Amino acid sequence: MSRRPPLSRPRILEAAVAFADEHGADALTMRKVADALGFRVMSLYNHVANKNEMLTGMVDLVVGEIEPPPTRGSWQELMQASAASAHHVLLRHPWAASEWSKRHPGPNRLRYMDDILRILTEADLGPSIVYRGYHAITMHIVGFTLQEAGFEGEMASDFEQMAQDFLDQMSDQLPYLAEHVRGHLDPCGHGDEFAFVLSLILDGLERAARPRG
Amino acid sequence: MSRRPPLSRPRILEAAVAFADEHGADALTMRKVADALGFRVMSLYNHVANKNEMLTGMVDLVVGEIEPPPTRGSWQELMQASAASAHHVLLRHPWAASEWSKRHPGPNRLRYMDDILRILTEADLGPSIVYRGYHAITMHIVGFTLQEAGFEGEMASDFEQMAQDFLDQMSDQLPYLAEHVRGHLDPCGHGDEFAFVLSLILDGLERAARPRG
DNA sequence: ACCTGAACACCGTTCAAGT
DNA sequence: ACCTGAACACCGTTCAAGT
Repeated sequence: MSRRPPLSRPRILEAAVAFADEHGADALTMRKVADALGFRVMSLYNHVANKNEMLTGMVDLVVGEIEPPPTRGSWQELMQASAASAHHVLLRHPWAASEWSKRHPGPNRLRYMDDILRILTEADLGPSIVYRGYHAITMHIVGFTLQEAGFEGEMASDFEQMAQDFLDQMSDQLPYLAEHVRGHLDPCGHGDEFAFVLSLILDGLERAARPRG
Repeated sequence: MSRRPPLSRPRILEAAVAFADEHGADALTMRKVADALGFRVMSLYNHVANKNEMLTGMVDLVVGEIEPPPTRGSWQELMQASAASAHHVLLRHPWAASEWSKRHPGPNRLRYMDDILRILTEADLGPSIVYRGYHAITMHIVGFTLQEAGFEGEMASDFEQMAQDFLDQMSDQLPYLAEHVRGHLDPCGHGDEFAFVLSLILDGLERAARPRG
């Protein structure tokens, strides 16, 4: 707990990410970040333009944690591996999926985008499938994690209680939803849903590019 | 422009949605909503618990605009129609996709969830595919629109300029990304990407449920 | 060059007072 | 029952002053 190593942009972003990880993005405040570092608010502005730019930097820092894709394997394997790493990173930083789509890409994200596009291009799927596939895949990675994070953030411990109340009151009016909620309460899981849905997309792209694959 | 019809919860939510549509969710303020209605801030609190609860109500109001699924057609057709309506609604309210995943479902959203699950259940895909398919589909609808909204919000008019600058500076370091950006600049579009990716998911679900379909 | 105190315009929300 | 003024604790950010 050594207080006051010197202030710097990386140290600020690091502390801000840690704070958001623990307390959520809504609670993130310039003053709180400064407190966590042992400085006063205004000191931050010597290294960061403003809160918005700080958040952009935070997202790019998080993107930097994603493992680069492996060098060997089928294009689906490369993509699954890269997506799994991105998924893990975004689950570690539950606020980041929501910010991802709101901000300009920084250097790490540009690098990441290029990696994904390289895999697709070298898979020889044709320019149109590469173009659309890229959007489908990034949408899945961010969108799916966003849904998971929102789900866990909101509910977590009291989900079971809420679900029970819902089942008691609404089962007859919304029977299909009731059945789905029972699925969520089922302790034996449904396997890796993230990878499952991604495989639907990847297989679909492969089939669209090479109908007689 | 008749000022001051009486205040009420629906009128507040309506005004708040209109304000967020025009100025974005970040600019939304209790004081601004009150101003737009011709009242003072504190009057709002007689009809809404607080800003958070107001936002939850706003999302549910928007979900209420989604058309119920048609009554006839293949399950894929029903799903495509329902998803297209949801997509249009979320594009009309670009802030809503981002809030969707952060808030508890209200009555309209519970109804909507039940509709989606009914389509899947009656398609006879089996409980496991229904469960996972539901998550895949809602993830697509919200996630894809979120990406579109973020894209248009951030850039819009100056996107072409930014893209040109990027191409001039970075083409050699990030060649695959550069090619993708050229695709975005291409005036002849790439068709309905939203429906294309959804069809990948729907076909994949069908195939997973009935391998010899 | 980096840190900071004081100040400004703005938040969401509470409470007590009006009608 | 519904509206509101004053007040509180908190924001992000500017500016001028310190070292």
